[in-house]
Amino acid sequence: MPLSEPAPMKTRDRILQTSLQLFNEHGEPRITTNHIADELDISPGNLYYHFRNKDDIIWLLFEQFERRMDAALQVPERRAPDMEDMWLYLHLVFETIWEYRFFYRDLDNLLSRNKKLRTHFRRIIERKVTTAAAICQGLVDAGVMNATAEDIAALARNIAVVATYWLNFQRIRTSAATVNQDSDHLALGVYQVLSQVAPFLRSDARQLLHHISREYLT
Amino acid sequence: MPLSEPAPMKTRDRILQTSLQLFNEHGEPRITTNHIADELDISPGNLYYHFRNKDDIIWLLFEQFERRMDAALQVPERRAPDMEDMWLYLHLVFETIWEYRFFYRDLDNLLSRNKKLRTHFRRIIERKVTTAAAICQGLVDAGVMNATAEDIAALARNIAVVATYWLNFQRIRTSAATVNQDSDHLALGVYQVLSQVAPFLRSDARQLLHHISREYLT
DNA sequence: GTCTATATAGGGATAGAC
DNA sequence: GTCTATCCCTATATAGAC
Repeated sequence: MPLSEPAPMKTRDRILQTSLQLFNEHGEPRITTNHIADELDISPGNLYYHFRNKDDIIWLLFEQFERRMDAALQVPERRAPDMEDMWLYLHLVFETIWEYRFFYRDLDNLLSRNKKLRTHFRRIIERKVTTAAAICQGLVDAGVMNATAEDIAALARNIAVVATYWLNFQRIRTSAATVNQDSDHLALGVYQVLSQVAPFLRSDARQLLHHISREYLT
Repeated sequence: MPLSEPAPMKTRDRILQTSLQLFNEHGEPRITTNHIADELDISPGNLYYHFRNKDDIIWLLFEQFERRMDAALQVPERRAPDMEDMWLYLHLVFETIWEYRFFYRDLDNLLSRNKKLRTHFRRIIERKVTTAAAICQGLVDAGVMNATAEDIAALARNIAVVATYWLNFQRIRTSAATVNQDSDHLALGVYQVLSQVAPFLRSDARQLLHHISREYLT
């Protein structure tokens, strides 16, 4: 294989890539297998040579997403994270959601017609909640945060809700055109999540967070 | 018309009622006009005598929902609400969402195929945000709450996100069977929203909120 | 107002040639 | 691996009789 040209992408991978792009842009329910084939200038028959059915494509995209999200939710273990760690960490989570945002747009539909998807997605949600709780507990142990166990439990659930649905929320509020300026929306989501944590922080940590927000927002 | 028997419901109203019930239970995309007609033991043709199309049914249900939600979002003007007011107020919002929950399950789908729906729903969301901000500002003015304008802005957005998506979130987490114990889920949603406000409250108001939560949860 | 019958359209998926 | 042709099914919606 000549090194001068990059190897052309295999059809199977092109189908996955294009499906993801179309799903994200228009929503999965409105993209048919024919649309995908059209966009790629291949025949529907060819598409079905590579994939059993539409759900098969969706499942493979989900596996990509799951690997990415599992990696993103990896907690840095060595030490209690500082505010900047938290910001970057959350931003990674939001980026992952953004890249596979079509799952979030039609969650109910997708999960109710595919049991395996449902089980796996639920695991991701639970992991969001427990990871958020673990980080908060770490901050408490490090003396940076002041919260009871009950506070942390409720806070972790709310963090997960906002992290999960922020992009949907913004999508409703802003016109479709505006939504496509990615980075702003992600940063604002990170800000929203961290502003839930802020009131529990010790004064100096809260100041630092305030400072970081100003830096990263616009 | 004899008073001894209640007037039988008009077919048109029965269609609306049954549609709402089926949409809520199974999700709007999976309920066809034929399903609705079947459930009512009428013919599809009859259904189309009463409604131009499926979107027409959905729009009329939305109008009901909008009236209910507009009423629920009415702020009690006379005085700064106490914690129990807040609890009951929020519970009313959650009850309204619960009764028309199918809209929330497939929001993206519904809003992107119907512009009028999109405009009106967006108005409701904006109203949620501004109402939440107004109430918080009222609490600050009354000396019950301690928060900057920036705090309130972020808090109001987060309140709206949790109020909007809490039921969806719980639906993913718990098995379908569990979800149908209405009241628990609503109360927990109210709790989640108010726990966002709690850390900004003066100590005595926070205690009161804590107390009320214990009373209403389970 | 209600029914039966049917038109229309589109999406998912397969068969078989190349 | 890829294409063409086609089948099947389901959903929306209408026509016309009663």
